[in-house]
Amino acid sequence: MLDIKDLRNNFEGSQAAMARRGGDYDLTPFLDMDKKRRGLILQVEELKAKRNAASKAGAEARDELRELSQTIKGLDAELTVIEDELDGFLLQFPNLPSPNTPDGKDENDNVEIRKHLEPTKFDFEPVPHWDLGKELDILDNETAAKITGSRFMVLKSGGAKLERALMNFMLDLHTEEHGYEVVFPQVIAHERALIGTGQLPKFAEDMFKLENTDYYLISTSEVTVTNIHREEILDGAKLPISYTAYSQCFRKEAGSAGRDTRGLIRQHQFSKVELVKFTKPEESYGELEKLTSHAEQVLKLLKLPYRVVRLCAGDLGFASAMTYDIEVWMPSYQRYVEISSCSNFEDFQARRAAIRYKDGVGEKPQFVHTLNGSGLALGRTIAAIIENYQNADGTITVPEVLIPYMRGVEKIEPR
RNA sequence: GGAGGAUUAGCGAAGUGGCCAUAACGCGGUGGUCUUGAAAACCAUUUGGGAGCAAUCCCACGGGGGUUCGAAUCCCUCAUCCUCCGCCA
Repeated sequence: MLDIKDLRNNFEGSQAAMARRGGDYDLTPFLDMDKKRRGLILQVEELKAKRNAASKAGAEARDELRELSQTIKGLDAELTVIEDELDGFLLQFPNLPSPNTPDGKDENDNVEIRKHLEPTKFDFEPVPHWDLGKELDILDNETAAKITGSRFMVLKSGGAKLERALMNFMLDLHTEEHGYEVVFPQVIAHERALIGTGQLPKFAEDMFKLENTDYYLISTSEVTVTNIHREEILDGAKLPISYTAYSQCFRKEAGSAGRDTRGLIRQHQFSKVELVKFTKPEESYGELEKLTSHAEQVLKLLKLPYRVVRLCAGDLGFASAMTYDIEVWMPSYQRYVEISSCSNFEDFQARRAAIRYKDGVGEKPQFVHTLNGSGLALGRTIAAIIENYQNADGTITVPEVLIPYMRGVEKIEPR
């Protein structure tokens, strides 16, 4: 959520920053709501002071107090209405892009920052992972469709083994080499948790809601992990706090009918290892660089070609101030495909979720900055391995670093 | 799902309609006195939000609502925890 004081003090600047996202975000109504709210507060507090003084003095003059109380009640109700209105209004607005986020309209204006390895070359015609996976009987979308519907996948045998291997490889790397604490979070979250991280109220149609409850299936473990510290005041000396988590993620993909319909690229259910950080404001951009490099390290060790792009303002996610996307080379698409998105939300989520820190007794609590990134999305990683590591004879070489996690299996072969 | 009990500061806990919320009392934390140093003892200090240039004022006793001139206290409702019963991996 945007900061009321910042908005008040730098309204023009906020409007201008908001405009960089494109879309029609008009903050103008804020000015009147804010003015009305402050006027009411002034009025109601003066009357309450009067009532408190009279009440302390004794129980005389009850008739006049009765009238005063009625007035206060009325004004309080009015104040509640305007505050709810203001909250509801501000919850609709995305974060302001950081000055580091470049101008631009859509993904075509994203800026390439760096590249690792060249796109994989083959001396035969490479096969898309959905065909090869079916051939090897490690990916089975038809059975998944029978059980549920489209955009689901049953991983079998070597495919299931890859999933388990990747999960442990990534979690071990992030905990042992990168200093993250591992957590295993719920995949069902209350709607207030989703408001905290910014999925709600705007994007309800992207998520699966559980009938007759206020619960949703999470679209990313960012939700449950970031909300670990909801409504807490953290000890400044303990920051930054870094968590990594493995979870299933659920997305309706309502707006992407017909896109990436085959294979593991776009599923209603997929798994992801997530990286989440809570930092002091002055450290957040340094920590974003680290977090991004931690996600990249997974691809480096898997020896998969990738590039890093900085998202332009028009392509930025709702809650983010700045984002790096990591894109892996996908031979079937003949282009780079997003496999991780690493963002600094600054204090946008922290304000919604009331996550603060304090340096010592008597210091004023401040909002932390929250960051997260995929480290990595497992489905797309499996797809990238199948495609980039495929051999002319229809087998898949297991990346060296995964062999111990595969209990010595070096090749995925027809069964 | 049923019955009963609970929720007050970092923790324990007192308070049953105004004299009780920067909230008694105890523990813990922090600073100090004393001491060669430490312990003990003693003294002080120790929640957050909002409005205002400021002085200062307002709000918060698990959340929300109600009764009342006035609510931690009475009523309704929701959440969470504990005990027992039922069910269950």
